[in-house]
Amino acid sequence: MALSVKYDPSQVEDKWYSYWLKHKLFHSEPDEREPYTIVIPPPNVTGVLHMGHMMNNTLQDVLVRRARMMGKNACWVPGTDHASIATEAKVVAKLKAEGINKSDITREEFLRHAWEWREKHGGIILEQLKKLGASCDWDRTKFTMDPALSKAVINTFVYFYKKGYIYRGVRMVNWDPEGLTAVSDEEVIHKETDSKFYYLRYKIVGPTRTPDGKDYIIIATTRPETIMADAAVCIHPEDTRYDYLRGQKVVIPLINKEIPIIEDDYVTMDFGTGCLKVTPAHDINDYAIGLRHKLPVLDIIDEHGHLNAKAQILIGEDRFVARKKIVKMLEEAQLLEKTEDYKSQVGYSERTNAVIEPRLSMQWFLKMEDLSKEALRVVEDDEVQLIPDKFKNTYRHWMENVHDWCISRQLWWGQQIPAYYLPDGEYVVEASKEEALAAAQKINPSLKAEDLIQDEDVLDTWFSSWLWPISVFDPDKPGFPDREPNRDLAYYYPTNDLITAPEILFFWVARMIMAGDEFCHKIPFSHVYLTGIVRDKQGRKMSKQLGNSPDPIKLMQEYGADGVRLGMLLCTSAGNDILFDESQVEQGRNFSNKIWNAYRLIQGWNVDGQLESRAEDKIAVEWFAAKLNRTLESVNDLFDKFRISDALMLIYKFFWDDFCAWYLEIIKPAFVNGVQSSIDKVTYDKTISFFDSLLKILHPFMPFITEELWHNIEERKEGETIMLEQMQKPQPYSAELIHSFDIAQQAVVSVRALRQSKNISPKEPLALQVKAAGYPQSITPIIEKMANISDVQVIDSFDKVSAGQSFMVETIEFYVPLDGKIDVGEEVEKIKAEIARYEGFLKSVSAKLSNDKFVKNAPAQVVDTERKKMSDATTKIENLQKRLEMLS
RNA sequence: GGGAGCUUAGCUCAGCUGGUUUAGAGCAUCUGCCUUACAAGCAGAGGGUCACAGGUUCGAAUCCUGUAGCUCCCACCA
Repeated sequence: MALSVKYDPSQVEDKWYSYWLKHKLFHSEPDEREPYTIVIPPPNVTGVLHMGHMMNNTLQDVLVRRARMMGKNACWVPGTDHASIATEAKVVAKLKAEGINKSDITREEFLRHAWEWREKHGGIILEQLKKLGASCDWDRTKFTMDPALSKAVINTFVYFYKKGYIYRGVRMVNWDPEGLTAVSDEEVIHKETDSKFYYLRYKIVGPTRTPDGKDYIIIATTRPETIMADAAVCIHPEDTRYDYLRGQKVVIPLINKEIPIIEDDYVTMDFGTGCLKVTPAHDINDYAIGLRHKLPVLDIIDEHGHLNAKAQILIGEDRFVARKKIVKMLEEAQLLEKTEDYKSQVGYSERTNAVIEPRLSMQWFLKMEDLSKEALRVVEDDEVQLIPDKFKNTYRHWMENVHDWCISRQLWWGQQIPAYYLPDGEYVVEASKEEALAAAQKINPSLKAEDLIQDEDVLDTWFSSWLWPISVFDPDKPGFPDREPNRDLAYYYPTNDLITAPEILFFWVARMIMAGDEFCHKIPFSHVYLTGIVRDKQGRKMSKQLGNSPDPIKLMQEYGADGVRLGMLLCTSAGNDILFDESQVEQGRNFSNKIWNAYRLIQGWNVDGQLESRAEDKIAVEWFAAKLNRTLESVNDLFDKFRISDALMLIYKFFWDDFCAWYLEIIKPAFVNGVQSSIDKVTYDKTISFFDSLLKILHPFMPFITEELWHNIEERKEGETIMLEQMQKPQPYSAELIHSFDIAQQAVVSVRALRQSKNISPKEPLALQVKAAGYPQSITPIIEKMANISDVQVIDSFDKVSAGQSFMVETIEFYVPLDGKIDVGEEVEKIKAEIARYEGFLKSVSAKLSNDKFVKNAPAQVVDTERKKMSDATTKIENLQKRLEMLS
């Protein structure tokens, strides 16, 4: 069968993916082997594959495929996250486009639409992962809102409630007026925003006047639209400038409401005017001051961010419109002293980008204090290893300053909080309505089911994702620390490695550790590999708005999934951002093609069983075997350190340079008089076995092309796959052998460079002389073949020759006679320059060695190396000088 | 404002507890080649005061201090 000149991924990829699926090769069941488990960071069910997913999932697939080939029972559990805010927003938008308002339909109707939407669009991202070659156990696909997983969430809530960790309280929360929900501190992004500082006049009640005789004080604010909710004006207790104000009252501009002057050292004296308006309902700090001073709380902004009736003026206006209008009103009333430009940090909602409004509302919280202690310890003690470990600092900082977790969200899409209100406002928390009724009846026996009203809110999405490594295996476990784990959980948990993004280290990773510790008494994974953010060439984050993210599916169509995987991996070091550029993917495609053509070369050979191996073939085989073992060893080491891209680069060079450029070029049968000669069977079989080893090493990175070629090199039975082949274990090898081959390579490169500089065709055979001292004679056939040398003469000393060129490899001297092809003057200059270079080097080395302190203080080994350097350099200089004499 | 990290070739990055020739790789560049596997290729070459300034040391890209620039995280200065 003739193979095409270029590798065509489209002919191969779908074929093998369906083959893997058909034979259930990704599926795992507990058995006697050691498990290797990864749970996918569940992408949003609404999501579409982007470059970040590509990166993240390629890494996971590499680890899983490699574990499988290392003899482990590998299981990669896929699934999606219900992503309450993001999904609800999409469904709301879709309904709106159909003319339906969320507020006009019931919760049940809305959820029906949402589920319908999920059925239709929910699987897209998982289907896209298949194109990438992801070897997930699709039979285990989970969704965070699967009934069983939702049950786990409810049980967890009930468990922590009964443990006393969950409480309900009025809190100042970050309110998203567009999403109409509270969001956690972590979902608020502070951005420097241009705003204005307004200096307002608050009239003093009574006869008191300022030292310069004015009847008003000046207060600076960025939010003039909230003055109607002011409860006091605050000065610092030690601020003598305002002594006259103590115990006085001032009047809120426009609405003429009297409020007291209070004193609190929260106020910074040298900021603004030193007078702070206190608005407990609309500022987190003011709320705290209000609590200290028992100030009334007046909430004048509604859930949409509009002023309500309590504001008295500008009722119904949006907060930003109101700001503009009130400034105008203040100006007209001559109550605006001045305006300054000001840059301040404003909080924005991560999901909707709306300006966050601090708002008092009733929310559910989970106490974090106790949970976070153990989660911090396991990371400190490296029971969970963060890769790279620089994230330990950030992690510690967060865990030491952890706030209680606001777990309620004012949405419908998600797990509804299992709190049931009694008519009198009391509530019970139970896993089901039946249990809730029973509990309620203990309080009031006359209650009926219809008297109970369930809390409207749902739980934060992370409140389900933090159970993920447990609930995908045993959804009955969360909430029941003492219950026996089921078979899957007992076998697969704890998982091994988690691959995720640093930005969700706290949202997700820390909390999974907490849940794992609480319910399984074991931490859920031992390594957390944190990937960087995929950015474009200019370093900008890839985003839909910028349109700078390539479509991964198109990329895979153009360059092949293997090519894209390689392109991503080549530039990935843990924790560093990835500057993505299509040229990297091109490199990946080119490499696929190289592998393809290497195979084309081998499979085109005629094998002759009678033929003896040539000398160079034998050396090449021995050398490559040694190099293979060394590579296997290094690759193992790099994987242990999670240096995936280094491992890949090593393999890349091993294949391209060592295998193709050297090994294959050496053993390649000659082409004589238009006829391809044959290869001996021993060398051929060895070559096939090397190629087989290479395919296996490459398979975790490039699953498709390696499967294709693995089926080409031998007839395979239906269901057989390279995926389940065992990775070779490195054997001891001769470093000496590799070293002498290295000398041959350097000699060859020198001769080739000489040809290039002297314009001598590679086809023209040359002679080569080498001095016996230090020359490993076994490499002669390699040099002859690869440098096109007619005859390597090993001699004791060079004759005086008229013209030729010499070079050294280490301290071994080589000489190429080049009668009439060389300019003696030029050669002399060259040698002189080289002598000068070595002399400079010698000088620096001898400076070191003549320094007593160095000889005394440096370790003996280092001194020895320096001595060796000196003697080598001296030898080289001597050799060069002799050459010089011969030439003159 | 606090904390962490980064700055090495045109680009992306290695360089682990200071000593392995006068700093490496891949890509890109340049030169010569369409040589019966591959021009998505082959052969060869060039390219760096290791951000800057001090210090410690026999010895610094590597350790310390400061400066500049960049990035990220945290934070309520109205």
